[in-house]
Amino acid sequence: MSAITFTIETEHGPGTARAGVVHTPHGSFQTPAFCVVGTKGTVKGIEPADLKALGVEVALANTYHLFLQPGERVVKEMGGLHDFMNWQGPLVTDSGGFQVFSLGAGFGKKVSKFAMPEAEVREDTAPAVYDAEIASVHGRLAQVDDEGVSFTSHIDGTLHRFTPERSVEIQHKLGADIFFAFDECTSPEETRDYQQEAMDRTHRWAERSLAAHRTNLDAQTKQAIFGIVQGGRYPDLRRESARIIGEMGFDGFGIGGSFSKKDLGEALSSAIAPLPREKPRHLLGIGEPEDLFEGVQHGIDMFDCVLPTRLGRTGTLFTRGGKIDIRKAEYANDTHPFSDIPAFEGYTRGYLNHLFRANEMLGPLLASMHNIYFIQSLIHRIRASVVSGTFDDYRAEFFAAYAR
RNA sequence: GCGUCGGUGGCGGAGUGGUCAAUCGCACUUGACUGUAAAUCAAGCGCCUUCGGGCUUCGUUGGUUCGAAUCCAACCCGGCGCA
Repeated sequence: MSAITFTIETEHGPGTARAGVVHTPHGSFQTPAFCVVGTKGTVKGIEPADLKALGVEVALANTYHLFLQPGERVVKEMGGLHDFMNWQGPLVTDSGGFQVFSLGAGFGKKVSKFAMPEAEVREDTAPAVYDAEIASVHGRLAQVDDEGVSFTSHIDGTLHRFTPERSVEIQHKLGADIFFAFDECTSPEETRDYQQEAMDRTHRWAERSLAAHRTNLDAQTKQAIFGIVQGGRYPDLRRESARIIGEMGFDGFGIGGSFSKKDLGEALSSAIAPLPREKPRHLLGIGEPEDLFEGVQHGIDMFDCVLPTRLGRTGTLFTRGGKIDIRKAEYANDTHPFSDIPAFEGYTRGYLNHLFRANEMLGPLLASMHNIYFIQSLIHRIRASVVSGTFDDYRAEFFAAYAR
């Protein structure tokens, strides 16, 4: 029924750390897994072969970005996203829901009353609900209504519209092994009333996404669909969201939203408890080392995060002692190797410092690779500790050295 | 030697009587980055500060003026042209 299978290898009880394997049409990956992010069909600066060498098993790309450029039709004609980006391993696509948040939706209560009747909701070319005046006043590119989201392209300003059905259609064309239902990601700043409203909307969108997926039998044999749990920082809403999404028959689940650090643990336990144990859980967009431990502890199976590449590209390296900014003057004459990657043995911190200061492209690339390797090694060790029952010990050992 | 143009904060380079401690870029310092509008962005960058402000700066010295980086004179230094 599902295009993927999830095998749990180790699990000590509900809502606790577990280890397993996800099998997809493009190979399998071990869980807990860290998906490296390649938003536009490329992990910025890194070749797929290098990703493999760094320990990457699964990558995540973005529907919103690929829809805008080059367009899902091009990707499909080029053989689907795997062939297009020359990555033959497991692939995940995010639905574009997060862009609704990051491009500035959430102020759209005002526009929800302008919601279009379903019959009039057209494809991306019919952004009928979009109110450019409101958007420009708020400096925002996207507006939510009950049917979907209207937005202007950040690339060329053209107007588009996503609905759950449209997002699924695009993701079918992209062809990732796992894709997410279209959701609304809210800001933790929003009121409880709005969190509830957005959550209810996300649930309706989840039903519609699932229904749209069920109409495409071919896609169902090749792609799995994950539903997304929302609810902001309110444990009762999280539980309700997880219960409702959990009963819908998705192949797995994403836990979405943007929460403050201190809410993470509670949000996770509320969101995970009601979910069916046998299906994988993906914590969306999370990736600091402390968050990986926190997620795994509560039973998260998958993560994705831009942090290794973004931080690497901008000069911050993960190290056993914590993060360091390699551009700082103090590293200019540092003869220590900057990375544990065996193939990088001859590269010193001083050299990397120079590459960044001189604005040489090799700097961001080496740093990105290092950070990917660091996080992949970390998640592999975490997994090993779960399997051997020494998770708590490993966590303590890690943070004895790592400064948060 | 004569003529001419020019000497501004680490560098480049604005500014040609008050709104100038002096636009801007670079360099430098610090900070941020969690489903990537990010190889990006923000702040600082003469000295002191009880953060109100105070003090010393625009080659040097002297002058004009209520007031000068801006006008005048001499000198020092540099480019170019002519000898």
